[in-house]
Amino acid sequence: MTVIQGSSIGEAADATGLTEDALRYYEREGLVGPIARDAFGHRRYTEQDLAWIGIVTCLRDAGLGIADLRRFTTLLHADGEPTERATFLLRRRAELVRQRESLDAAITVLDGKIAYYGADGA
Amino acid sequence: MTVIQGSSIGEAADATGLTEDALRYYEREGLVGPIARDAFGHRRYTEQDLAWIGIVTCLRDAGLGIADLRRFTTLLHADGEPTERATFLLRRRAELVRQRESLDAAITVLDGKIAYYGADGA
DNA sequence: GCTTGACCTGGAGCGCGCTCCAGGGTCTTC
DNA sequence: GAAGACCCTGGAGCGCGCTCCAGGTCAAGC
Repeated sequence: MTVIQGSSIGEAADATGLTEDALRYYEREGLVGPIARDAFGHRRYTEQDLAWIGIVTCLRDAGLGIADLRRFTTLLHADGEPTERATFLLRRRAELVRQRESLDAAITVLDGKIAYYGADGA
Repeated sequence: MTVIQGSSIGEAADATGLTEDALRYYEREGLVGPIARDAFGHRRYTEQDLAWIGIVTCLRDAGLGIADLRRFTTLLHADGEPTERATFLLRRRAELVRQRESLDAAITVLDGKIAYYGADGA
């Protein structure tokens, strides 16, 4: 008996909240490692794949671009000088912190307007 | 004597950090009120215009889209039911807060990786 | 054996937010 | 009066991040 392992792309889409197209796109762009294929050439996602996709999705949601994530992926997958990796990680982190400051500023602006106009619409 | 008031588009660009093209685009899109013109049809930005552009820029940096900002602008400029305005403001605020949570999650992920690989690259 | 359904590939298309460009005008400086 | 700086308009172009589509393979169910 041949046990089929891992998830199909449809299942992976359900599990991650991404579309199948986005999953294929991420693979083409090198954001997720090459996904294993079954006898028919269909993708089979392992638990590890799904976990990694979760990380990628989290960083995407925070605004990191595709190029950054490709870099992130290749740097964390074995190659890449450790120093380069560390600088990269710290730089992105700093950017995210800056972004959070923008966000806080914007929230403050909205709060000002809300206070001015009255949150109850009065 | 005719005193020329306000800033030219070039000065406004310098002051706001936007490009002249972006300023014209924002006006076309209704994100900044119609800007006054001098005798030659050249734009003259008042201090109020610049202040408003500052607010718009702040919200743009936080990720609000052009359509949202147009809505924001028209809602805050006289018309617009107060209730509608309040809901709009509160809804956007909630979105920004959610966005900050994404950001925090992403920072945590990066921190995990940084801790794992060692921030010093060792 | 024919439909249905899940998947494949390669490539075109799209919405957003600008950015760039052609073609033209006015004012100042040499 | 020629050159250069600054501005105008309308419209095309662009990079990003998908999304959609055509055309095809394979497997299971009726």
